[in-house]
Amino acid sequence: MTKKGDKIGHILHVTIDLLSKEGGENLSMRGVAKASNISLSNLQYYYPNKEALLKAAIAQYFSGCQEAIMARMEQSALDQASSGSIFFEQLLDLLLYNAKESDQAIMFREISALSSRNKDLELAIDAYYKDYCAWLTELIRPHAQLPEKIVCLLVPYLEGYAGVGTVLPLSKKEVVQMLLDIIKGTLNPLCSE
Amino acid sequence: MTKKGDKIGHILHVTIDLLSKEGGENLSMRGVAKASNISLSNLQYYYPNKEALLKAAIAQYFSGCQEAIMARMEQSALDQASSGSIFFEQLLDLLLYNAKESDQAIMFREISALSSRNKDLELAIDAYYKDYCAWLTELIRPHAQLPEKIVCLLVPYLEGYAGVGTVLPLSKKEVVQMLLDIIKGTLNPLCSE
DNA sequence: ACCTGAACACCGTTCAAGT
DNA sequence: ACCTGAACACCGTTCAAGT
Repeated sequence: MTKKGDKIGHILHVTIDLLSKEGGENLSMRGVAKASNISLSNLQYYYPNKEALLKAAIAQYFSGCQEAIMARMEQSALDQASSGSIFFEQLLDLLLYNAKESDQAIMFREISALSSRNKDLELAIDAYYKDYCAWLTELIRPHAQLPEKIVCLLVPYLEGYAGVGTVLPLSKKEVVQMLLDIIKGTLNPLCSE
Repeated sequence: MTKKGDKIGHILHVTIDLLSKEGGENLSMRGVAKASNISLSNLQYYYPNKEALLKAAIAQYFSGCQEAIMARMEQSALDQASSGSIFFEQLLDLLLYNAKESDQAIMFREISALSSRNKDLELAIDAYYKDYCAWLTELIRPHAQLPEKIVCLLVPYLEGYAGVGTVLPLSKKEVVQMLLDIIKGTLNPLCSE
């Protein structure tokens, strides 16, 4: 019953693995087919071209990321922390760690580069990011008065930090503290703005 | 005398052009050679492989970016604006505009994806970013008390904004205002921290 | 030092053909 | 519906050879 799903799942798993190991540039249909133990033509039956394969793999990857974050969130009992300070400290630690995790950082760079070449892929990725922003906004809402603003600060920042974080004049710890100060000081005023 | 330099300059110019038009994935040595009106083998004489060509093209591109920012800075008479508020307003406008300029955003995505595949390229790019951070720090120093912190905020943020800016729940104008508030409120306290 | 073309093993995609 | 191999035009790189 789920045999077809399993096969496709396996293909996508292999694709993501190769994508993070060798990059989109070096990923080949033949390589994916070989690593999946199927023929090139068979792979092309499921994904008629490289773009279709990449699109499906990226979709799979994004949903995997959301699940991973959810899981770690529950694990660290983030929801229960009612105090705003502790909540954001944990969240930043989690998101920044996530951003620097080698595989993930590489994947996002590959994905964003691929999307800049491909309108279709870009739209799909934009949709995933919008989902992510909405999800993060609701996660933050109970702990802050301006969750949209905080999301607008954090999402681009973390995205950029994954790329240039290592060259900044401040350490990661100092950066986290700075972000916390910003969230506390500017974006979460006790009185209305 | 400068004939060799001219030829190399032309090759790099053509490479950057093709890179931004077709992406690193679709850039070919043969394509660059053809567009440069030289033979493939001749191109390989100057750049023995694709990596060497890309590395040189990216170096050329980065220095071009610095020059462009400098030029626009002088043009907008940014240095003379002694008032901190006006200075940062102009700077953010300039940097955010720069970041969303289609060609540049695409180039940076290509570059960062290429660098994640190539340790050599990554080191070169890190060096350019460090330069950029140092340069921006000194530019900001006369107008703020914690220039390093502001750079640590702005550089990753602008980098990330180029990728995900369009999916955020706030408009670009609101984002600029938020950044200005942060700079004024948290990072540039009148009294010592 | 500068430039050339032929040849190598690879690639994505197409296609006609099998079950 | 699922799977196959041959063939197409392309690619990066190597190499022996010319000026």
